[in-house]
Amino acid sequence: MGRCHFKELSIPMSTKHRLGDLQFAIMKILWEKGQGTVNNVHQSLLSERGLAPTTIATMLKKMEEKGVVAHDVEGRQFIYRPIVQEEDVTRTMVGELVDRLYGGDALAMVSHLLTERDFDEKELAQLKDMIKRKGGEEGSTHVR
Amino acid sequence: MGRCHFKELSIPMSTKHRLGDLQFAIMKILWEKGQGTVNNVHQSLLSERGLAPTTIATMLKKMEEKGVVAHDVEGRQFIYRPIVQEEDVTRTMVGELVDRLYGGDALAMVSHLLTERDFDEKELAQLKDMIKRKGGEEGSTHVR
DNA sequence: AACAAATTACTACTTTGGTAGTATTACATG
DNA sequence: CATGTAATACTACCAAAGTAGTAATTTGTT
Repeated sequence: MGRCHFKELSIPMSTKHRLGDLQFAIMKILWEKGQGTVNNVHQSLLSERGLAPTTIATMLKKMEEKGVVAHDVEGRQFIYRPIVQEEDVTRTMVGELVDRLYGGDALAMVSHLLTERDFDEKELAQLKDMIKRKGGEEGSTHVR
Repeated sequence: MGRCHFKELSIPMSTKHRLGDLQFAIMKILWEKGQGTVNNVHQSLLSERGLAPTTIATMLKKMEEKGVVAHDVEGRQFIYRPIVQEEDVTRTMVGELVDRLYGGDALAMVSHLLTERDFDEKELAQLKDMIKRKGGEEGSTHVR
């Protein structure tokens, strides 16, 4: 039905994976549902944020300019969908924080988490399990 | 002594613990050296960033308004010193990311780190050790 | 055809972080 | 005591994120 309106502006890749707070909240909804109209997003965020619908519309427009979402037209409304992947955004944002805070030392970040947040025994066991699993298949999987 | 405990307030508890990239870089120098003049900071950052001295001065001024640094006057120059603690800033920034990305689930963050970054055998062993130490009593050491 | 409701477009303003030129002040030294 | 210089103060941008009012448009319904 709708025609695709994806804009092809040359925007650096790195910027696309750095999202503000509201932008990230909007993306979470789009990732979860696969797509959504301004109204869908607005309704989903209304309880937590109480923003005007036009705020969401404006934000989505800016996000499209930035290249993180695109939209199709269906009838009179825009159906927005995510362009960037959740994993990419997550990886970038975590990576940047690790770089900034610990000079890229991910182990230091884990150590921080371990001492700063309180994990219970069950979680600790889960963690041990993860590490054990990781130990076996060292460097094998995960090609990007 | 009770550690600061305002966890999840909808309104950010302290904007003082959220720093931009340059601000954090400046703070790192002040934390490391204990204090510093505009010139000290400028020199320390010159190689990586190549900024004008006035840029550093302006930033430091803004940071003082924000309450993250303070200064004493010595002769004709300002000696800046950190007001906020590195651990507080780190904890806040990590905490906010964990909240945003994983809804506060620190274990999920660790899991991400574990699968996304490649730890070698030695690091995995270190990790196992940390977890083992954590299992017994609380308040153990933060290994870096 | 006309109107009401829904939806997007346009515009505008605020804050924060970043960057730096120019003006001013004060000090050290000749 | 004049003056060059080193330091801060002041001012002025820019960009990105956030917020939202108002205008314009589309469309479904009488």
